[in-house]
Amino acid sequence: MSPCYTHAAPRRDAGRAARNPMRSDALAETVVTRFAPSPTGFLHIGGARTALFNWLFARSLGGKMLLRIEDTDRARSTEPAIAAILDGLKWLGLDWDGDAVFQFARAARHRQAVDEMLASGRAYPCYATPQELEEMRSTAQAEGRPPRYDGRWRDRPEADRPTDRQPAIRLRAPNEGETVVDDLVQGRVVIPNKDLDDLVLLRSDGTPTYMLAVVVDDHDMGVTHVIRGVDHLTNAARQTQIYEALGWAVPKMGHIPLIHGPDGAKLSKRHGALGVEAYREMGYLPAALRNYLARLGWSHGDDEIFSTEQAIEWFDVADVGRSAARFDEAKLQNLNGHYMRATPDAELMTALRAALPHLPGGPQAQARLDAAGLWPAFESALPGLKERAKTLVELLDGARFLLDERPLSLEPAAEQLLTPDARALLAKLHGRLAALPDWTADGAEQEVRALAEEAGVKLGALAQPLRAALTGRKTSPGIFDVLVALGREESLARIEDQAAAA
RNA sequence: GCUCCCAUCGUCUAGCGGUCUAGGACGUCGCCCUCUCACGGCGAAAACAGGGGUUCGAGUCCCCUUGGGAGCGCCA
Repeated sequence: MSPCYTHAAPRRDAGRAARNPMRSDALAETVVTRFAPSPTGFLHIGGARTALFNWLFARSLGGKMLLRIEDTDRARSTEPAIAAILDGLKWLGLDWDGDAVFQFARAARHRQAVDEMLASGRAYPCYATPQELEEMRSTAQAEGRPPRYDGRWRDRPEADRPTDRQPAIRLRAPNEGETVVDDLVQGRVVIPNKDLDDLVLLRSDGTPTYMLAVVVDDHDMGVTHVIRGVDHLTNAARQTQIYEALGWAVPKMGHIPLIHGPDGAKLSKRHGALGVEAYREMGYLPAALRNYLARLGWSHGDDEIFSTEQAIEWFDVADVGRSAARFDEAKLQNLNGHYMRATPDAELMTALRAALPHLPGGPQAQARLDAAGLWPAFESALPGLKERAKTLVELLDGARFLLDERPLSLEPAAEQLLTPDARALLAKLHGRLAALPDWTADGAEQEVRALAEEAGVKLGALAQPLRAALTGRKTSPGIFDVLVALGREESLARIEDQAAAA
């Protein structure tokens, strides 16, 4: 361990040191990270980013990322939550090495570690009742002291131990000095030991606490790097004490900043603390979300859009910033738009089919597409559609003209386009288009332009009414592409629906 | 209350003592392109929280203030 760093410098050194070696020499023990969500809800967007960073870090160093489900809170852990988390990770494209470890199943091992500490005197039984603890807290609060356990059973002789109840087991934490966390992201963080009390390792019912379980599991799983949210920073100090009591090496730790809502406040359900599945439902592409999340708090110079491969190549925890970032959906949308446009049609089509069951109105759209055999039409319209959509939801919305059946209901704005003059023009256009030998965008364009010229109107004066007739809206992909996607018969029929009777 | 962390345009950020009259991206506002909407192109407005130091020189280092955040459970 380096003795004393300045604040800023060590982060980079730590990152560098961790970065290169592995490919070459022995210094390079394989990096093992882990993502350890507690299954009390869906995969939160912040958790997803934590998973991403762990994943990028491990992959960038040729290491492994493990998955551990922290299900020791039996009351709040649920099967659906576990499923949602695994599903969320898979959707985001984050895979893990080996099988997921379930923490609760390891309770016996956790107890065994406590026995060791009991035997070495690094832990002791505490018989304080919940009421006593509550009193301790309230009097401490009243006297303006931090609410902490006062250590009343720390040095009590065995003879004093009551026999009518089971004790909790507490760590005999050092009273003096300080505990140092050499954090990969936060730098050197020093916590005075007097502010850390004797935490509970084993509850009086014999079940292990989170603090204990995390240490034992990380150790047993061979975790070399713990990357998690800063909300665990104080825990890092407490856990360090447990590692020391157990005589184990402390893994490297990196505490990444939290994500805040758009208003700068803590992320909550009201503003953006959504599960990743919500982003799937909003029509975001996993690759875009990955890119966005990676860019939130981490940077590689001015690079904004990069592939996952590049992120893996570039990622370094040392480059993760220390301040919290706000979640900006407008930027995510823009980024997603980039990905939509950049995704080859066939691939986008696959992505859409996969997402359809999750999109609002998706199942119905799917049914209609299947029933009416409209998939080819959809594919034909896709290039024009994806250009205009920031999300798959918008893509689907843009394709509504394909799904809708005659007679079309017109939006008010479209209705306004269809003036008597316009309808008369449409009637003429109908005749011309009907006479077209081949139904192509170029052929249609020629006819439309020619008619506009003959009528002495600008192209828009004809194209817009045509759009209204064809799509029921005033905006759509290029109108000649729409004509092609709809096909001759349907197009002509829709035009006739709106044309002035001859 | 106590402990710890953070602080560059509205937002995400570049910046690791001189190249900063502070760069990029999103968003916003103009203009161009144009059959609409997008895309794209060009351009504009927009930031080093405040105050003290250190230094020949500070956005960059130190301290204080202010403002945010996190943690302080027999929850995880």
